[in-house]
Amino acid sequence: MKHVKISNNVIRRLPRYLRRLDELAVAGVERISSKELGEKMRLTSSQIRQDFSCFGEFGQQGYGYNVLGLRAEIASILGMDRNFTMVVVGVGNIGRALLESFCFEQYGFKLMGAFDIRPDVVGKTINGVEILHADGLEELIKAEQVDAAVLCVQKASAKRTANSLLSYGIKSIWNFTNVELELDEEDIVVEDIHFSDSLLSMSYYLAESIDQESIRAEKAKRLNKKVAVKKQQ
Amino acid sequence: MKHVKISNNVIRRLPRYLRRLDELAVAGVERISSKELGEKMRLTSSQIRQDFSCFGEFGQQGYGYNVLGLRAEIASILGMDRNFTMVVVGVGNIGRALLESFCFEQYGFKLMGAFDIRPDVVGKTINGVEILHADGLEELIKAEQVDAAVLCVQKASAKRTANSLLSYGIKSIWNFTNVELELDEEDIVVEDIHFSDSLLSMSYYLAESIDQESIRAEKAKRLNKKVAVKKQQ
DNA sequence: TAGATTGTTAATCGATTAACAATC
DNA sequence: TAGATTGTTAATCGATTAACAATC
Repeated sequence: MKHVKISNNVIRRLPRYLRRLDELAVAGVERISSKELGEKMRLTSSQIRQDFSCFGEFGQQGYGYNVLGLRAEIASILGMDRNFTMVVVGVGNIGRALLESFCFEQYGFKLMGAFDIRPDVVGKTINGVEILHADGLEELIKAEQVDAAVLCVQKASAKRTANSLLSYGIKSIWNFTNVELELDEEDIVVEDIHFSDSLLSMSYYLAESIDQESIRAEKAKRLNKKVAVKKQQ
Repeated sequence: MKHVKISNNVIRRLPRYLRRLDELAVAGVERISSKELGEKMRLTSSQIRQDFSCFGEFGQQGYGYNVLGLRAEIASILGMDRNFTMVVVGVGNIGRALLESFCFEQYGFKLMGAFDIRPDVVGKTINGVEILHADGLEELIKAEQVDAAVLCVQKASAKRTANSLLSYGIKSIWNFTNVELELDEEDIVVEDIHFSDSLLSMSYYLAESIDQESIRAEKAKRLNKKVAVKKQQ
């Protein structure tokens, strides 16, 4: 597969396609055209065909795409069949929530362990996973060549912990700490989940939506007045 | 303020600017140029000046930007001073984690209540917030004109709950359910936090990074062989 | 075969970067 | 004043959309 550099925008759409195709599969749909899929996802059919064509030819003229086949291709592109391994580092509120309800396996990640340093947490078991002391992180990561870490420690120790993880050989960090990690290493993959950034973007659009609504209301009011005046005449 | 339509890319960068300016303020930095800020954030100075100029003239030639002043402008653009109100709907693992550790007030959102329907959850108090029965949602939202809801219910009830919230007058949904809501209403603001999408994007880049690493290793190996052969000659 | 729909090339649109006059 | 740095216009780059020949 000759990979010209794929744009980030395309990559970010792939998981959405996957989700949609899963829904279609559950609903028993066997094939779908780029036109139909585009209507469902509010994308143009052109964009969908362009996106897929970055990776190969998954469709068939006059027919469209086979739902299960396409789903499998995308899953493979995303690396879901690579048996990546992962550890959870920091079992506070968010770490615990992920352990309790996030299905790592479903996305191709095998959970190898969860770690913390607080005595009231270490030793407990959550959803079948025993919380170990972080002293054991280095050994596990090196022994099992763990690929990725979910970073859920407190802000204050985020950068330090991240750098330790790198030095143990972790290749990728899923970062829930709301800290910009700024790591020295070049080829480390960091994926941030910044709750606050998401909320603030929403806040902007909410403010805009309210402003536009009141502009509309204002216009309608003035229009009504005019109508009223006309009626009086 | 004459708002030409601001692109989504710009909006998504604003919270990052805010975070960075907060860090600078804490570090006691008073002024910063677009050049310096750009280096810190890995953006071009051009882009930074373009971004800000969408909203007004916040800098001063020959000087740069005042950190606190710029911070305040961005906070205001994001609507952080609008006293938005919010409810948490669904207090499972993720809802609880947010109640326990997410600082809504810091981002300008006032938490008006948390709701669930499960008898083992309703009546409990988390971080000073009493969990109420969802039967009370309609009354509270209408009485207090609540602006936004954090949607943390289970997948199966996500769409139904979202539609109820809309019918009660909610204007915005922060969606943690990992379901594409597809609401009928036009002017509702939805902001998704899709953990799985984020993880799968990371998975793609991790796979790519591993592949590239092994290509590099392969090349180095072949090079070494050549060198060894030369040395033998 | 006729109709449908792909994969791909070309055209358009929008976002980023570069350049520079204005000015603090 | 001289140096620095903005805000903005123009140039470039990249992403999306449109069009269409290929083909199932």
